[in-house]
Amino acid sequence: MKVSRQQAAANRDKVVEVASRLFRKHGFDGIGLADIMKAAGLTHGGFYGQFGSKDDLAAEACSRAIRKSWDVWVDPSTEGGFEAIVRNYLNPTHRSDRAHGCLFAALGSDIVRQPRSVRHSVTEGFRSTIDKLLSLMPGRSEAVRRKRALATMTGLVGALILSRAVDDPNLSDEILEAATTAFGLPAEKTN
Amino acid sequence: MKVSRQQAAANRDKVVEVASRLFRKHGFDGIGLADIMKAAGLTHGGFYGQFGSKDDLAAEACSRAIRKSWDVWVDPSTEGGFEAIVRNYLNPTHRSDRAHGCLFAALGSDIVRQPRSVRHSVTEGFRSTIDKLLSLMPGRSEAVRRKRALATMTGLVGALILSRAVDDPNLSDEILEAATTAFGLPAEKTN
DNA sequence: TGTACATCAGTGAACGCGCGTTCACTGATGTAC
DNA sequence: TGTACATCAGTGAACGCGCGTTCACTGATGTAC
Repeated sequence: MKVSRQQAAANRDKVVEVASRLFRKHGFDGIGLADIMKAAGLTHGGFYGQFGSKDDLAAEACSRAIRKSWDVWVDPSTEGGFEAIVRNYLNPTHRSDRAHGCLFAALGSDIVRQPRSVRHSVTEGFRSTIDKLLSLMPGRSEAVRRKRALATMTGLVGALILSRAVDDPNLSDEILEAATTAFGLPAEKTN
Repeated sequence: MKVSRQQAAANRDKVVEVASRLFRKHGFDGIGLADIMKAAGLTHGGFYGQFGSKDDLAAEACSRAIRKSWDVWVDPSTEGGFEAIVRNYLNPTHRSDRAHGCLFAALGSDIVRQPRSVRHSVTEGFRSTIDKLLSLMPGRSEAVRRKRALATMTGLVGALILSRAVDDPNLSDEILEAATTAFGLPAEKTN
């Protein structure tokens, strides 16, 4: 049942992609290797031919999730810079689609308990996210823009996490609206 | 090995208290009932005499954690209102003490994956936290103060989560400082 | 107040399941000639 | 270009461990008289 190297590389990539979605949806402990491999169209026995451990996969999956999800909630073709970012992020669509959304919001409070490799990969992803956000930020000096990018990111992540945690849809909407307003944006009908 | 009703009630309470710490420290899936019971000075066999399931304990532990931790990072004797809250919350001490800190920051992104009972208990705790925060908030109308309380809470939680997630102490400090500044407070040496 | 007995909080062993990991095997790929 | 063989991606069964949950049992508590 050997497969071409090209196919093997594609399979490996598929596993990482699937894992990046399933980890965000179910949490690191909420999904098993067998289910991840099955979702990638493979059997779980072959996992250790491609990865060293579940943790190694998690580190790669986090890195990928951070890289790819940027394009989801910060559509590069959308004009509007800062305002567009906030509105795309603090959005019911993003709230209800953990699997494709921001990793920091999906797994944020779990990162600190993950092994070194995962924390490091997330940290590097955070750095590059801040760098990208910084470049879209208003502000005189780079230091100011960086500070604003950091504060923006923390505000966005906190609001999305809490809007998901809460079991009352009205309170959840209220959280998103309050956060949007706090960024200086009018509380438009964002739906 | 029966024990007086008073002692039994004290034991039960101890289990909830210990669980509220261990869940915050290790996550819902990162700590087992046997370890929780042992930390409370009991054996795990007796657990189901006092609780219906691990999830039931989690719901009670969350409720307790939210109720008690308010006093830790919002010392009622401290004057200064809003500023004191922000500084106490966005503090290296709070960052490094998950076990006694804010539950929303310790377990935030996991709440959405928990059973109904846990989510509900957390939601009620969030409501009462917002109500308390609201009363300490500057602002004309109650609606404005409530909106500000919500935005403050999301900003604080997001900043603390990310400052913990990141594996670089400098970046972690930078996050706390940027968030503090964003609340309109000068970036004092808070250590 | 004292005695006899039922209650029931807590003990410790066991069960069963899921999950990360290992392993012998398969058979198509890719290389050596 | 064709053939023979070594490689190795993927399969499927099995292992071992931890954990939530159950259960028969213990013996101090608390109640009935």
